Amino acid sequence: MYICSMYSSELIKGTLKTIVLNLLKDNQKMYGYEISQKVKSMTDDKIQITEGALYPTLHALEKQGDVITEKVYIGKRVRKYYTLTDQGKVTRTERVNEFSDFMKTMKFLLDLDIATPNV
Amino acid sequence: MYICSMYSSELIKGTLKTIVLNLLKDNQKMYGYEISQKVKSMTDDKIQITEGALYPTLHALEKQGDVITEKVYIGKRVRKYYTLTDQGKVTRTERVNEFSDFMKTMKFLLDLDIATPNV
DNA sequence: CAAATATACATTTGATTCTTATGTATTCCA
DNA sequence: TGGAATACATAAGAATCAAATGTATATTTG
Repeated sequence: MYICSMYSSELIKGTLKTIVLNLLKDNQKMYGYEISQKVKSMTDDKIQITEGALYPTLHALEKQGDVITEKVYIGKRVRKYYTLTDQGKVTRTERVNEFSDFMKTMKFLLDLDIATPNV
Repeated sequence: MYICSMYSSELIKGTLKTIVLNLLKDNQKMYGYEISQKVKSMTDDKIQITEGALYPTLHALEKQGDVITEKVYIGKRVRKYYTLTDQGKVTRTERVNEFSDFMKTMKFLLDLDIATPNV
């Protein structure tokens, strides 16, 4: 699987955990490959998560207690399902809010906003 | 100068060049310290660019031909002014458009958008 | 007027996060 | 039956940033 994003890779940096956490909130239980395909289809191939980025991210989320895993065998092939913990739900909200706020700041900084009237 | 951003540092990654290029477009000619202060004040201290990030970024922009520099002495103290080249203006537009598009994609991905009616 | 703070440049080290590449194995389909 | 898709994983290297450190001048304030 050879993957590359249409965006300068730098932009994606720092948003991967947020994306994963948010998908897990909406879909309750997902496995790695499913997450990568979901992001790809939802963004019209604009964001394509590499495996080298995704799996370490998932492992990190598990290590820090934001997700728990469950192995399921489909025939002889294993799938590792990820589910948000209560802590993960909190982290998700924090991350999404932070990103949302960051976008507002950047919009202003890059003149992408129409001036809002004061008072 | 001790600096830290209120955002997870990862989020800023990849946006620094865009921010600098855009400021130079609006202000024509700026020096490093001025840029860091401008970003700080424009974002209500939310984004504070560290020197260890800013100066290498400015040097990189110069190396790749997006800015030219000019040294000015204020008394005995030197200031290095940065100005966008024609190429830098193109780069700025590309970067800002790319970021703008990325924000739209992320907004959709993070459910920050109200569903738009089809047709 | 001395000390602290602000101005102004710069580099080095280390952390983090990603891409690229590689590895293993199963399943499906043409 | 052989390539593509599914499904996991890790290692090496690149890029970008924060933190720390260094040098020096100018201004402010007690």
